[in-house]
Amino acid sequence: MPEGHTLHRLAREHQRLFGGEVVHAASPQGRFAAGASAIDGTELVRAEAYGKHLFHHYGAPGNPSGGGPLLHIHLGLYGKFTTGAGEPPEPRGALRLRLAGGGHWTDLRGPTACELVDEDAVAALLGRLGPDPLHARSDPARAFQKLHRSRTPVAALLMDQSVVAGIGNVYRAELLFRHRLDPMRPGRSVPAELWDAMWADLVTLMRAGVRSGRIVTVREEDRPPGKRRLTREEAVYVYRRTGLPCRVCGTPVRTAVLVGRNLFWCPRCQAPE
DNA sequence: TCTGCATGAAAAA
DNA sequence: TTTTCCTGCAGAG
Repeated sequence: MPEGHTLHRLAREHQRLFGGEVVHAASPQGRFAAGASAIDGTELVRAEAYGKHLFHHYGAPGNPSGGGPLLHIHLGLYGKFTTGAGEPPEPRGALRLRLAGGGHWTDLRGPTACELVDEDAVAALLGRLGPDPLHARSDPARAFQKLHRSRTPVAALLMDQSVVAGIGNVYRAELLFRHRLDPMRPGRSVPAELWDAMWADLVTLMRAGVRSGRIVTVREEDRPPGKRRLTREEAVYVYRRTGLPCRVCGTPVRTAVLVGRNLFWCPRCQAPE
């Protein structure tokens, strides 16, 4: 679930449900007990996301300038928020953090990071991130500078959060397919015009992901006719479709491990030049 | 019921 | 390059 669109969607949801509310915070599991205790009784001033990182700015009740605890969350591979209205269910299992306020609650389980940080740590963290397609002021040229200087395969560079922040394994594979790009092509061989087109495409795809809460990359013309709700498999071109026919040319989709992650591509549509 | 895998990334080696 | 974190789910049995 968690690529950049998921975190931006969560930031919006948390802002909408808890922004301006005094929250009750607890860590039933105990692993974030001190942090939850610091947050408990403060007001959520702002929730925001950068790449795959989520931040909550808290402050004293009624003080819109914040200055209170700063919460940093990274979901990693398994992390998940479950949200609801009214009375929250009895805490079960490993519940890292429960927030409640304004008639809503949200539970966080299995995150890689759930910690209180200071402004310096946030600045350092953000300094390591490349431009985020979901931020309006992000500069794709910054990412291109990195691509342009590297012999590393473009498929590896796209997963590097210091090149582009927020891309994960699904968007990576799908973006390469949509631009008919050989995953092993060196970053430096990607022309500027192609990168501009890929960036624009990413912005569109990820914004749609924020709205819908899922990743859909298959164009209308490549979808099964007369079908409304796409299954997960039908929503993508190549991701996890190993051995299945390419939606465009019918060639079986291939898979290989690249920098520790499964990569999926069509050997014909994305053939080396 | 059991097993392996997964949309991530840091740390260890 | 491998291990670790530590959860949920699909598919096998």
